[in-house]
Amino acid sequence: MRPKHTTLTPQELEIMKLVWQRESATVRDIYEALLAHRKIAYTTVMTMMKILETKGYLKKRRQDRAFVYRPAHPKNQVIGGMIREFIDRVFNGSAEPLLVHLVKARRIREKDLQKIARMIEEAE
Amino acid sequence: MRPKHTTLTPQELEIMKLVWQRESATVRDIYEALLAHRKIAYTTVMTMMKILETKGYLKKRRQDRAFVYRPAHPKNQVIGGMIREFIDRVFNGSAEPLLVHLVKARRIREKDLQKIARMIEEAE
DNA sequence: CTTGACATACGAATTATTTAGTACTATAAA
DNA sequence: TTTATAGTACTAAATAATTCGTATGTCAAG
Repeated sequence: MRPKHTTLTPQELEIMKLVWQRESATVRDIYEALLAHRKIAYTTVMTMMKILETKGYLKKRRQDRAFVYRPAHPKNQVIGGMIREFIDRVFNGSAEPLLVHLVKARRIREKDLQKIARMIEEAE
Repeated sequence: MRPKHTTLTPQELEIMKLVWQRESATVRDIYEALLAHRKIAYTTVMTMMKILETKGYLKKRRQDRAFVYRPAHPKNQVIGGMIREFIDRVFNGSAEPLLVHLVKARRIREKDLQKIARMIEEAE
């Protein structure tokens, strides 16, 4: 069976976004980036990154004294999993209602929709 | 300021879906519906529905001995809030990347995209 | 009237998530 | 060599989410 597909919690995601941006990062890098937005302790970040490692989202390598972390999976893949989980949970697995919602609520304009439709056409 | 926009937790959502389906429901109604899928205690359902009431998602009225619950807000509105929260959290607020993802991952086919594009055109 | 069925109220245990403190180690500067 | 610094390991507290037990009340059947 599949590894139970744990999806990223909000704080985990926040950190993963920063690591993906950087391609690789130390605890200190992420700590400083987070600190720019809110009060947080260094060890908190360390704990989270350790959790992300045990969950299989990050890989670490020691470099000098500190660990350097890298994403274990590409962003697209992980985000894709989160979208799938959301659609399962909220729409019982079908994506159309989500799309309809996006458009009706003007979160996406008709123009963009067609732009993407064209994009797909051309890609095929 | 706005009421802090608490979004529905997974279990809360599961219950709300059932209430929306029914338009109104007792704890027993929901308990039985949930029980069909998994083991759960009557009082667990009661607690959850009480929470949903204090959070403002359900309204209750006593009818005979039991409470009858009704949705306090239409499904579309609440689901809309969840979508917004998801897009904020995962895509920093912009919906386009989500759409692109849906299409690239074939969660939505080009045909449906255009169907919806037409739908919008006609509606305007 | 007593009892069983069914409801709510209240309290609390369990698990998941988030946060951070303290102890210890190694390097580099003084 | 002593000491300050920057790192990890380990532990645990705080909060949020989920679950359910026990006490209690009310109604209806016997």
